[in-house]
Amino acid sequence: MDNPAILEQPYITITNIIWSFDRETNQLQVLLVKRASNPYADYWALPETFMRAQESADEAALRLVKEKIGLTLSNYHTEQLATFTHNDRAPGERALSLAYMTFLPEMPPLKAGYGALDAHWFTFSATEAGQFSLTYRQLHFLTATSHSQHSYYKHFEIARGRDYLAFDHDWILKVACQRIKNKLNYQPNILLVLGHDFTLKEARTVYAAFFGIPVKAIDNSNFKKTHQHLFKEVGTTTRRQIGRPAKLYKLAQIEE
Amino acid sequence: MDNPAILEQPYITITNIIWSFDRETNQLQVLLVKRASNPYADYWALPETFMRAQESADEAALRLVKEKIGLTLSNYHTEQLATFTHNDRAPGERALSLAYMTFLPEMPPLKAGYGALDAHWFTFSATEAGQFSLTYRQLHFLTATSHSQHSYYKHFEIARGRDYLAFDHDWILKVACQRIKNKLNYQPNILLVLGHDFTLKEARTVYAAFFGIPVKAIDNSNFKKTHQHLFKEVGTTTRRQIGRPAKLYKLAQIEE
DNA sequence: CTTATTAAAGTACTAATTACTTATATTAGA
DNA sequence: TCTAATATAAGTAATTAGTACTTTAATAAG
Repeated sequence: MDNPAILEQPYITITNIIWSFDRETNQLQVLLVKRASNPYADYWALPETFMRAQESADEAALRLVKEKIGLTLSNYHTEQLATFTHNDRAPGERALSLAYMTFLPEMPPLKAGYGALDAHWFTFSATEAGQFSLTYRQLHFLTATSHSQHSYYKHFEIARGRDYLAFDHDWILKVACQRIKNKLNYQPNILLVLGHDFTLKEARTVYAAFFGIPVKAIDNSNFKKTHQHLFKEVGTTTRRQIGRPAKLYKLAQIEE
Repeated sequence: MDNPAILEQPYITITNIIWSFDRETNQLQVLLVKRASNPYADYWALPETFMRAQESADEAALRLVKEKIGLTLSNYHTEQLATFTHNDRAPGERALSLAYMTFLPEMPPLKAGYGALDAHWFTFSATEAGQFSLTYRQLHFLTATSHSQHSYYKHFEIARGRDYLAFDHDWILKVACQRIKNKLNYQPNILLVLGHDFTLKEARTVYAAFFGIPVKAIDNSNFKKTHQHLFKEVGTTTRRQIGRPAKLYKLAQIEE
């Protein structure tokens, strides 16, 4: 094998797209951190870390999750997305990025962690054309002016196409979207953001988010017929709410 | 970002699964090299190289192709497969492997290249269960014994499950098979081994190889109906052969 | 007990897939 | 040149899967 002196050994970065689901708003969430240092200081970015000597990339990706949300979670699923290697993807340095995705079964509070000024869940929404946006709502309570006793939402919007995200992270997210959409009909691991089991409506909500259409646009009965082979009935929801209780399903995991 | 001293910077290896198609035997081919040095000296392996400072991984993968087959080819397609990072995948050292696949439109003669004692095209065949084997036929002409003026085939067979391939290359190949099979119904780039255009029968031959079934088991008429949206008619074959001439198709490339 | 609500279950229609048959374009040989 | 053999295109009927829509069932609230 050719073994040239490797003059500039690149940084090996693990980038993890951490997905979750907000059960109050029924919206998909992506974890972003505000970078503390250069390059791209103050930019929102996907969580990243350097790989350590004794760990595999998968372990490093999980370490990122633990760092941001603590060790309380036991139930998560991580899979590899792709590796990004273009030599101009980081300014002034050579950095490979091994990108992963983690699907969290809940939406825990966040810690900024090392190298980050801030960390937040951003609401993910896609358009029918395959574009997406990430929005972070910060609630502000005003004091005694015209908006007194009201609240308003301050929106930070990160749209693909503008370079609001650090590095090539908008591109990485686009690849992630495409991968998830492609797998929706044979291995919809994204549904793990719903936890161990889920109702068909919850599943349709996630699907609709990626197609950029309202949940209503996916018929429940037909969705069941076409996706039943992917799901396994595990009971009925015990949530006390108006209307007939929904059945619960889990993923009938397909081996890769 | 946390930046611990990276004590043991791992080797960054590019591994390329180079596919082609033998038009004489109508069989899929995979390029393997016999390793010259440790680890795994004398073992058959997928072609590998170290990434260089100024190139991206994609470029390194293409460099491997050029090294094995020369610069004569202009028409090839390379895509990323996955990255393999387990810390025990190479004995006594830490080596990441960024795995790629290249689909060559012909089956050119090979050069061993740096670090290799030998290089050969191995015939790929899969079973219905998803297993596969790689076989290399070396033609021997005997001299004046009982087999005089006859030839026989000496088979070197590399079966998955036995560790005949270096490193985790049998596993990498298994991942490759699965990926190709998954994409067969929406982005069958593997058909690029057939060149710019191909007949439906040739396409069915490639599909059949991955399903481990005979070509006859795939009905031409039905195959056309179900895959027509992936292909674009580009004319009729000019090859002089018995029977009605087949139409030629090319891939109607779907953007990823 | 009734109504509103939610989701499951069913139904009729349409599109896609499958198994099979027929038609067509070519070469080889009488 | 005519016929047989061959290879592939093209067509057909039956089945299966997918879609739009309707009905039934289970629950909470009043």
